[in-house]
Amino acid sequence: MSERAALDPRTTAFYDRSVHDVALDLLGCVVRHGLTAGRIVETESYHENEAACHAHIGLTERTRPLLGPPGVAYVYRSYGIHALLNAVAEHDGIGAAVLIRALEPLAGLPEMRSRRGLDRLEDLCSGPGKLTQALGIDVDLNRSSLTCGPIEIDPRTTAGTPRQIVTGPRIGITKAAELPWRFCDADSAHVSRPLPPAMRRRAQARPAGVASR
DNA sequence: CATGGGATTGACT
DNA sequence: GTCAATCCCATGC
Repeated sequence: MSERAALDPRTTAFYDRSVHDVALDLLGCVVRHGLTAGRIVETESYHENEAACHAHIGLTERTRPLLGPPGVAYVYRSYGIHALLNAVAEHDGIGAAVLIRALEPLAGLPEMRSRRGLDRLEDLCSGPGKLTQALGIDVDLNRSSLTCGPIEIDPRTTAGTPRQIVTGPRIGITKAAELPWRFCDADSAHVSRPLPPAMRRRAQARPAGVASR
């Protein structure tokens, strides 16, 4: 049962791999910013070879961080309102990133509640725009290092490792919507959208591994 | 330089 | 279920 030692998300080597592997391995890891921290329970992967990825159009001022070295934050403004946090992955020169879509709040709950203006734990970080607001992450942190801070990502603990991971189509996109590149901790109450009931049943029925759809 | 479209959220019917 | 808010950036005239 010798399991290969997991890569550490505090090293660039962690991000210098297939964006899908990075998306899966980020589940259970802990994002920290200032006093706040949360456990990643939902991710999506984006790659320049498909149309939903910003880097699909090639190198522009906006996509420069995506095409740059791995282990860097790509933070952009969505719908003019929200900041969305991504971890840049794959080799320098390849545009790929993991969107952090939801966290289980762990630390700095008063700050999170104050920034969100909401009390319920499930309302604090259960969406890509919500979690950046809760953690105080804005677009000024675009291009900042994830291995040196100010945003840090800690390895998952044994207890924090998802028991069951469920995959499905990505949320809120119109292009390349058929690709099953959304990854969720099946047991978490903090995902951005509830998993389809049929999928939940199937996920629970399975002993281990990744359920599809 | 004008325009249109979002990797969303919260309020409302 | 529908819909507006609001800004960045890519595209096209």
